Amino acid sequence: MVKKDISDTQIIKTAFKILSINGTAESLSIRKIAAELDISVSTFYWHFANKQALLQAMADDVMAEVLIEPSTEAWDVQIKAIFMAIYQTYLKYPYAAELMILTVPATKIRLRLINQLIQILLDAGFAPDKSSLVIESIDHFITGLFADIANEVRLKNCALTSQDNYMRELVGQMQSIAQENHYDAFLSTFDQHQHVQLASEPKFMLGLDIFLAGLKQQLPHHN
Amino acid sequence: MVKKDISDTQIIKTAFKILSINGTAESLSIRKIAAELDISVSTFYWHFANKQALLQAMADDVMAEVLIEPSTEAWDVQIKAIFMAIYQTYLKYPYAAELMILTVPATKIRLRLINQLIQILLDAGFAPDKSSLVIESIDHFITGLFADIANEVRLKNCALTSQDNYMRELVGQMQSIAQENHYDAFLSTFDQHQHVQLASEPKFMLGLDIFLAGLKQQLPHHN
DNA sequence: ACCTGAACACCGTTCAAGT
DNA sequence: ACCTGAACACCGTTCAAGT
Repeated sequence: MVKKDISDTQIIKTAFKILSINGTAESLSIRKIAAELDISVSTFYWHFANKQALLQAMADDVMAEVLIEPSTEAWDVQIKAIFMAIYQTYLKYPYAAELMILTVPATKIRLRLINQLIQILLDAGFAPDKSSLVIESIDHFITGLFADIANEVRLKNCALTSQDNYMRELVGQMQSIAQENHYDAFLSTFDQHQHVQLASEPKFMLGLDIFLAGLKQQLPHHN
Repeated sequence: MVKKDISDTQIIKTAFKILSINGTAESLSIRKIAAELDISVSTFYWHFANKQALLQAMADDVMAEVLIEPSTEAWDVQIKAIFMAIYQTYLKYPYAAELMILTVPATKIRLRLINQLIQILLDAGFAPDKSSLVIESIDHFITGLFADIANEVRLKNCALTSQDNYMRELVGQMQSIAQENHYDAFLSTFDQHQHVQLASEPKFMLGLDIFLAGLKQQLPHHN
């Protein structure tokens, strides 16, 4: 009927709001956004081509927050700093990793970041193909890590729906199966795995450090 | 009405069939399985508690195919061999990685595998907490890699629906944005990235080797 | 023990129609 | 240029009822 002056930004903002409430990206729906903004579902489609387009815009917004200062440090220090900045942003927005998995880096902001990372490795003397493979590898690692964390957070937080109760039972099952079969190596790490959940920073740092150490070692042989 | 003698195994088999046709896990629905088997949707729920339970069973079936022989080799050779076996299985079933992301390793088969990996690191002299973190890291890496590959395969294969056309456009956008902004480092790796797609084995091996090299280096300082 | 139909509460997307 | 209602073609899950 009347113009409601809904902007793209408003839709994105509402989407983030919904996402931050129940954590996981699958809980975000166009219909919920429409209800929250008190607009018709079809109005959404005037502002965005489809749901994917919205996710792209959201992913871009998240990555825009990653701050990177130019640096003259060694290549591995630079790489580490950038991924730590990405890590910090992912920590702030628990759904960020999921958003990256669901989207494609087809925006200026995200491509600049990738370009920057590859450039650092090129400057360090790595071959082009190797450089991009390495960046992809770290990206896979960090995305996988956060997908895992997001999953675990989902398991802990919501014991509400029957679905999530089922998932909680599964975690209980893990322990009892491990005990029955004497999977002692697994059990020795299980308890702590249950408690140090949110201290994921050492987890991330460790993996990143190991990878960079291995990479450093490879350099003299390949340029 | 009449008994149709539908077994759990039959449902799983049909689910795999549907999954292998259109690749991605989101295309799998209980309603499609029911239609294919010519049973009522509600019949499914007599055989499985819910969709998650089906996915758990499927994930377990996939991992059951990972063959691991006992070995007396060095720890890093053993670890590599196991992850290569996992890699081979994931290659065979393109939806396997997605299945692992969506499920929890709450079964005898999957827990045994994790236990085995941790045990190898414990025997090598790593501390329990570090051992499990390392295994998780590699797991994140491999899962992330395959999620990425699955995504790319999806982009290439299906140019059918409007959704996928939109995604294809995005890939085109990546290139033009990179060109406009002179993201040369990115561009230098883009072309080859487009062609050597399915040769992901070197990609995987490289990442794994780098990680293991870094890990090896850390050992003397930490036990 | 095994299967069904009908219903409930959701989705994303399209499109002719309104102002 | 911006918004709507109604429809289409999907989902997962439940439950009383059938054999």
